[in-house]
Amino acid sequence: MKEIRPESLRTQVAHSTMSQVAERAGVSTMTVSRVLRNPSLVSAETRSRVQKAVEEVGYIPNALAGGLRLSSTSNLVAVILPSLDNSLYSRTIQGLSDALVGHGLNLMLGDNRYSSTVEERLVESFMEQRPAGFVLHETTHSAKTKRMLMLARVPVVEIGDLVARPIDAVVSYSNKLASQALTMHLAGRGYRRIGFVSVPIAGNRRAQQRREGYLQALKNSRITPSEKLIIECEPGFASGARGLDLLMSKQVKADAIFFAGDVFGIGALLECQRRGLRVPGDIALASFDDYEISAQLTPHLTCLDIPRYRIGQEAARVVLTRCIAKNIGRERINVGFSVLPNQTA
Amino acid sequence: MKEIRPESLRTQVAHSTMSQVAERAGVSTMTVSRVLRNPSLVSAETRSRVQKAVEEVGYIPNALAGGLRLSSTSNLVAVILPSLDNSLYSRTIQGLSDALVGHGLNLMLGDNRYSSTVEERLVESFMEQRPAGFVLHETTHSAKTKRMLMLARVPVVEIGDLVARPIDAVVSYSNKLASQALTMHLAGRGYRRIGFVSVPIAGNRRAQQRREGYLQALKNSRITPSEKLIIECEPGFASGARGLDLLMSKQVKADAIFFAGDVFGIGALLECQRRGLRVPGDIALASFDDYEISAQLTPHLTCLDIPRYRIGQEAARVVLTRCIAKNIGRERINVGFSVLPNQTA
DNA sequence: TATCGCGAAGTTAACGTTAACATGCTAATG
DNA sequence: CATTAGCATGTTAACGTTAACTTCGCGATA
Repeated sequence: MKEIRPESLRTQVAHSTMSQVAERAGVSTMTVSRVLRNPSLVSAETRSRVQKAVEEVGYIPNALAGGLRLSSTSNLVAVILPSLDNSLYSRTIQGLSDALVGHGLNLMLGDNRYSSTVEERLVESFMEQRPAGFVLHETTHSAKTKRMLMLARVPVVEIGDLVARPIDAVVSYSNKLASQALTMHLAGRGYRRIGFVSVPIAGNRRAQQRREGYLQALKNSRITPSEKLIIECEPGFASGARGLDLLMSKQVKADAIFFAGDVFGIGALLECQRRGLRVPGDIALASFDDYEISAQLTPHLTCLDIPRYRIGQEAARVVLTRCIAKNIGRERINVGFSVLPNQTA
Repeated sequence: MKEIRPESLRTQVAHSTMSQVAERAGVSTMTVSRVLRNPSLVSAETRSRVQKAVEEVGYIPNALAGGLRLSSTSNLVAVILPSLDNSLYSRTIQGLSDALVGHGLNLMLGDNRYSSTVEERLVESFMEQRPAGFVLHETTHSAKTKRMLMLARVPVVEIGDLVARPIDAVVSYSNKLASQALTMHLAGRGYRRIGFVSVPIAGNRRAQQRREGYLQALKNSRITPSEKLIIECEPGFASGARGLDLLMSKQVKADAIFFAGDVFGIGALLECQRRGLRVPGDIALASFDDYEISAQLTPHLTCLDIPRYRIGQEAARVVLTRCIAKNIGRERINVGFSVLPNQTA
């Protein structure tokens, strides 16, 4: 785990420099630079000679030198997710990447393992590269993280929840309202003993918001919440089965369950299949995210459709906007959500 | 889609420099540099004064300047995958990231959309950042891509297939042998009409290798291959169902199907559930990758277990090794695979 | 006492690039 | 024919950092 110092990292890198190109083309480095960045300033004849030389030596500009000289940012956008290994986040990364590549920006990626301490280290490490912007899935940050981000005057887009006071910009949906809407949907179908399964809410703002939305919906529907109907499970498929088991027990007897964590819903649905339970006959199921796979299952899960890809796209757009225009004050973009009812529930 | 030129990207970045820290601490920049990189060379008293100043102004080193001065690489490892939105690749990225962060290296990520032309552009774009290494999932590259990578003398790890002659290093498993092993497994169970479903093999080396392995296994088992049993489908769940449909038709009548594409197997299994087909009673199913969800399905799919996470870890290790030691000649690391038979098939 | 060694600092120059300014040339203008 | 405008190119210096060298002072050694 010893940190490798740059000097030991140095491989005998064999990149050619601009002056090598210049020499070969019989011009100054400035002319080479112009050919690459502002070709119209160079005569056609010289231009093609330089281009030939560039090809021949396989010259690739050094972004470290260029970025330094311009005392500008690198062409990197730093993205920090809770985990890299989750298809929800993958959709968002794809959206980001697709929207950024066309503008010459690349992705720098890391995961904070759901910890704001790790996030802090990562922001600092990323900041050394002077990225053009930050995209953070987490919405709670350490004081130092916030300070670093504000001091750097770099575009920051938060995407995990539609927070009221973002550091800079936020592109997301309201976890609370989404959760509330789905719960209302169940209540509207006549269910009264609606269970709620989420990941542990301690230190997890998104999970908290979702629980609040659930409770608000119960209140709106004049249903008294029951502690027994609200449980927390560790992430993973197995937890869906476990949640189902706990909430359908004799003492609790939920008639519907809202799974507010990653793959809980699928896990529960599959458990129903194994047990031969009818959905929604024996138990109604709803879940937070629209999984591609959910559409393949019978019966379909009632679920929330969150535009994960679009969140990435919009976040990229906001970063780009802020790179060009100087700061434009806080920006809050609500991408919304929709409830995808299954045919039967 | 207009490329944003660096000058327009420049936000009024407000990073403090080393000389600001130096001034505040009443020392030269060199002393600040020493405190940060080689603290033992500075007296305890001066050191703490400098550290205080660093804290106060929120100084974060400029990796562009540092990297330039050392004419070394950045602390980035470039990773190019076929697609960002695929949980298979996510596992590998997670493995890479976990193994790299402890060494101060970060991930730069992009997808080539399964195209070597896009890959070429991406390698060039990434190369401008002078990354410490490249990790490429693709194993076929354009001539220019290869040239750029060799010229740069940068560690390159290919991870998509255990190619015989890697550009530099390769960490993978043999798609052909894995495919062969799984087909042999089916043949060993007495199946004779084994269907094979993959993504289109044109221009896709991995798919080609898998088909070859399948054919080799048939040969070994003295089964005559049938054109009708070999089909290509576009990626996605739905293709699993479609493959199943085609191969179980009257004219073809497969008794087992090997799905060699991403999520085909799951799609097919779910289709069986919908149709009420018994697996493996009515049809035996096998698939290439072991998805977490696969373990939740009844019956389980017979599948290949590919150590995706470990591929990431090992690739990171190889990059690190090559950063420290000077080149060590080609390296081929076979992470292997295993066949996970389902209980019944 | 002169010299040496060593720790703790500072000074200089360079990494590769590019903005800003300077130069030299040609063609158009009065 | 002198002047000027404008194009094509070159020169200089700077971006922020750090390796290599230099300087300074102090205690140990001969």
